[in-house]
Amino acid sequence: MLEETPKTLTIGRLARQAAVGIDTVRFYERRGLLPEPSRTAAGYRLYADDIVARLRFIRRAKSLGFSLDEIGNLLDLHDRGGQKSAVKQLTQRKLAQINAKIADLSKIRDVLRELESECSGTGDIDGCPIIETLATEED
Amino acid sequence: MLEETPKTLTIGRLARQAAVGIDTVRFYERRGLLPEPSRTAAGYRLYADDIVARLRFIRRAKSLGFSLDEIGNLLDLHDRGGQKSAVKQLTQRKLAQINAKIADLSKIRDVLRELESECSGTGDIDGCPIIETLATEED
DNA sequence: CTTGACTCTAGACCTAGGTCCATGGTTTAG
DNA sequence: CTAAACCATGGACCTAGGTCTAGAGTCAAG
Repeated sequence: MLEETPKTLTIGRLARQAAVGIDTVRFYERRGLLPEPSRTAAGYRLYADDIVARLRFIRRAKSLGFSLDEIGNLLDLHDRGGQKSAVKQLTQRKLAQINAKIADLSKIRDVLRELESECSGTGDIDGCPIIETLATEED
Repeated sequence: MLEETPKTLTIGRLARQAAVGIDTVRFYERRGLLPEPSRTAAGYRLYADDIVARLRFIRRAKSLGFSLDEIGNLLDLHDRGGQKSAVKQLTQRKLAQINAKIADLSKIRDVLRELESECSGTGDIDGCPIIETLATEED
């Protein structure tokens, strides 16, 4: 039991397998999202295969709108055997943020739609309701 | 006719009236969103009252999601007597971008909702569906 | 043995939209 | 007259998430 995962990946191969840039791997390491890897005699980083999953996790969480700091929290919880409830909480907080963002954008969309529909689209710019409205409207 | 608008505003008063920072005014000037103002003998910037509306326009357009470059385009159209159709086009393009953004966020929201509902929120993190899904899922 | 691909480091650079700083001149209220 | 408040400039700094560079060492194929 407890056999060590073989470390066979150089940074370039790891980066290719996880579809990120080499610099990004080093950047994540500096940010504390990836553990400091072991090194060859010449100082080359050497990774175990399971780091690929960790990188993919980061990529996926990022695409869901988590910041690197938040991803760091999630990874810490994972590494240090946290509680599911903490993960769920982070997820819910992010969900709330995303809902708020959608609501904001929807309001903006409504305003733009109205401006657009008020603009004839012909003639020169004097009296263009889009320009006028934006220039005169209060806060 | 053709009386000059009196120039009575120093940069600080302009900034207060438009509710932006002094540095922001100078920054917009560098970015070409505000014309170079006349100066007093001592080199102080001196603005006509109508620049307040221009600054408010910038603020409002920004709050609707236009970038400073786009706002620059809008202002150029205004200043050089462009066509309404050009303004309308910019508005429509922005509307499309915002719709796309809302669609993206909605997809993200759906994924997060699903992850959230799959997580019992109790127990330790092993087998947490949020972590697991994010770690294993393909692109 | 040499060439090309790979890796190392520290630190500069990028976008966007500002914000802050140091240093020094100007104006205004009391 | 003097202190507070204002203004000028150029350039550094900030967030977020990387990306790129220079200069040097290493490794694998032919």
